[in-house]
Amino acid sequence: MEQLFRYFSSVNPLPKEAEDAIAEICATLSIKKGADLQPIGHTCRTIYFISKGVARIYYYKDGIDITENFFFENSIIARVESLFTGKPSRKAIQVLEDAEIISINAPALFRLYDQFPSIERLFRKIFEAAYVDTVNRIEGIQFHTAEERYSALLNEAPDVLKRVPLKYIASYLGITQVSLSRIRGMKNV
Amino acid sequence: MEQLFRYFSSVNPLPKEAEDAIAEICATLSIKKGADLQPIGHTCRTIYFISKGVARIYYYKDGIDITENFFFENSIIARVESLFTGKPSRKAIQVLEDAEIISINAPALFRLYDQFPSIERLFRKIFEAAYVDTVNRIEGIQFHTAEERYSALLNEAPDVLKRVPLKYIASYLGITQVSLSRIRGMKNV
DNA sequence: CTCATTAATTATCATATGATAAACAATTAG
DNA sequence: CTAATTGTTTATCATATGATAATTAATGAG
Repeated sequence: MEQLFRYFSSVNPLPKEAEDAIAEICATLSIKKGADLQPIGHTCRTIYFISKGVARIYYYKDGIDITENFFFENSIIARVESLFTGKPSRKAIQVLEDAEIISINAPALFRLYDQFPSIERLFRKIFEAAYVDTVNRIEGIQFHTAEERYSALLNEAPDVLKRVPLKYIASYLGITQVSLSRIRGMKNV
Repeated sequence: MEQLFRYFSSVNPLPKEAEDAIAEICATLSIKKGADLQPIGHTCRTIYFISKGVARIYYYKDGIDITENFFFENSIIARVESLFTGKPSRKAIQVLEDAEIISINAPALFRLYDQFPSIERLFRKIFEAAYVDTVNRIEGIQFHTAEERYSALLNEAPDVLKRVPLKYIASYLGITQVSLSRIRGMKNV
């Protein structure tokens, strides 16, 4: 829990009362490798913080498992396309290593926005940063070859390669697992 | 200017004083077709609202003009990857038809956030919605063929096809202009 | 209105990636 | 520890899209 508030402080410091109010709407969870945090099809009403472990957001496209994104320690995960629209999510969050997660009740959090502008500001900044990452990612996807995207991931997020099975990385990069394997093979010649 | 506040009301209603405060940091601009709103390389300190016209965000990748996104009447444009990070933007905003634009001084706006939580909330919601659009777009880019992306655009945003030159649409779809032309040709057989 | 410029199309060829199948490696359950 | 399952690699073939060049169409300046 201190870890969560350390992270929050780094984004936007909160007065003590705001932290206490948040603490009341949080719960800590221990999740086993491979488990889903929430099923596909329900509206997202929880924001998660990863204290320990790795997770991914994924969904099915034509029956095929697609990874939208990976998340590591000290980051916030939410299926924003559901959280911010109130529509059911077609996506799920899966834990890829045994993990310690803090869940934050989103409707309760949004009510706290009225009471504590500093909390609203905190989450505004968190999601603005996530938005920027997403905008930058489109550029990466759209105008690089699969090999360039793999190399970029290797440079910018070697952790992903170390901690995540390749089959999940392939769809994240927008290619098939077989293509990813071929690309890796070429680099080792 | 009423148009701007009508738009704001639809997202998050503001008290009169908040509207007045915003009005003071806005300016209206008439921009000629083809002109850039701001040069590449400067940090983005302005948020724009389109009262009339069409605009696009674009940048150069290896010397080639790439369109990141299109914007029509009653929408907010900003180069968020610069606005939210304070880094110089590699992107520019260009007007594609003679346009009426309202510019909002962003640093001044951010100062108003302290004074008017309703303004902070308004822009939080605006950018949350834009974030959701961007997340959804990644899905579209990553797992559809060029032809599917073209068809989707044709269905979901026929205005783009009517009002924007194809050469800009091609890079938005992540393909060359020649490929786009080929795809269009196939559909007409 | 005419000419020059820019945009769009069409054609040809090269190539990266997908689809499928099979082999090999690693992990997990019992 | 073993067997079964899951993950990864390799190989072959098909195809969508890129690159380039040439042609046609549309736009805009004078």
